[in-house]
Amino acid sequence: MPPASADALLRSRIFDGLTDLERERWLGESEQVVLKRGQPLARQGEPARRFYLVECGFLKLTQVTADGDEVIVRFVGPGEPFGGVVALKQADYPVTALAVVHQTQVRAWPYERLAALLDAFPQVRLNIMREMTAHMTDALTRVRELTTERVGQRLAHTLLRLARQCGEPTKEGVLIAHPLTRQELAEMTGTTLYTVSRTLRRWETAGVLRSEGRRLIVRSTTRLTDLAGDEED
Amino acid sequence: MPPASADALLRSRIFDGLTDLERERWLGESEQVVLKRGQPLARQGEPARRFYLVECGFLKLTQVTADGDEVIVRFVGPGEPFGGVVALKQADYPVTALAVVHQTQVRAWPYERLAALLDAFPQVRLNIMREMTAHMTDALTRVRELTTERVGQRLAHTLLRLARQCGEPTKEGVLIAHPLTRQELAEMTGTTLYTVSRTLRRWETAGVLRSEGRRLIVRSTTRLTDLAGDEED
DNA sequence: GATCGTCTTTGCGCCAGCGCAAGCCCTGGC
DNA sequence: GCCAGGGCTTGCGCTGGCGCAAAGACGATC
Repeated sequence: MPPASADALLRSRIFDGLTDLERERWLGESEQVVLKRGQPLARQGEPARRFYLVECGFLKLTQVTADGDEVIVRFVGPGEPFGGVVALKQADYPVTALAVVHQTQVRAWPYERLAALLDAFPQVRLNIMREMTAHMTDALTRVRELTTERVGQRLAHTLLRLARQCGEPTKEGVLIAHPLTRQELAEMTGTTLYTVSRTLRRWETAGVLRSEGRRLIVRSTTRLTDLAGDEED
Repeated sequence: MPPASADALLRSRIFDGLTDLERERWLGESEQVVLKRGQPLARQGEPARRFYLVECGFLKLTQVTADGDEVIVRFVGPGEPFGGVVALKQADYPVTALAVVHQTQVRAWPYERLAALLDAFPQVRLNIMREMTAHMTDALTRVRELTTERVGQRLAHTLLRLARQCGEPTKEGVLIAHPLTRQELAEMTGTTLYTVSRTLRRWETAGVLRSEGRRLIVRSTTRLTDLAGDEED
């Protein structure tokens, strides 16, 4: 077991309130899954049979409409759960989960095994619920941003959220830990890839951030926060 | 106890899987609250101490930002719960709940009494969770609509949702059971009251719906569904 | 290291929807 | 029955952001 990645699992907030030994017990009952870039872990509408925890890499959760429009719900990184809906009842996955980096590793618990573990550790069920309500609040925040803010502010908020969720501090600033296309940022912000490109460029020349290929580095979180709040951009 | 309104409580989906006697037992342990139009039941950020079920009337749930922007989360009608977050853990209400019709009646269960009841009837906890995940899906649907649809389509979808959730069949069509201002529809749809006014007017002259004061009647659900799907309006 | 496909940038024209302003219509209070 | 205030409608001008098109940059693959 590679120690670095198992570490993220052991520290997962899903296991809050459990001893190290109890956490090991959970991991002992999990199955390991490795995904290639672009490979689906679960598809929207499928019956939810497994609960997952990301070990390393990233998943992209999307919702697709009947007529093909896609929306990015969020990204799931190391230590974060996917498929919490399984803990409730036999239901369907509400979103599709795709690996966005090569060699994404996840742990899986089949429904029956999870049910037994949750009965033994009821605290974990509460933790899963807590996570789900946090995502609920998140979704409402996005609705609010979409209805009250301009594109620039929304993009700034999106970047700040990404930096908070999966940012790695570097000398130059906060690096967003997974590759992101303009198209993906557009889907997360509710705009087009053209507008994202233009806006990022403006911010890059202003020195707020740096875009190098598909890597983004936020150089000044405070200035980005200003952009997220201000009426102007 | 007025039979008509208690009926909505007894039939509430929150009590799915319980016998009539068990439902009566729950109601027996509730407190009754009566609200005037505009009176708050709970405020965003307050510690969540009580779980509620609407008996008659309607609540409007809103989220307000630091700088005063308001978003309507949803309306809560007879038989529907509010404050499900209490069932999880001692947490804060994520939204503000206001009565939108005069003499709105709700039943309240204080935290301790609810906890005891949920331990006795674990099925109800699952039902509350089910309700919460449904709202989660709802929020994601709104995000998708806001990012991929034009104003006309979003407004049509909003009206269809309202009709489904709290519509009363009449000779002429489906009546939306609570008063709605143009401003409120605008907040739910992510547009301005002007655009709502213009769009509704166009649809009214086309015979799709009728707007009489603050009452809305959807005369043709199928034509409204077309408008929700089509690229044109 | 050449090729191909994917992603990005940017010029340009266009229009959906915004928001002010002004006047109208209800509705509820006295 | 009258008045006041909140909500509704609609004309009008303006602009933020869309989206096509074309050219460039990058990065995987053999």
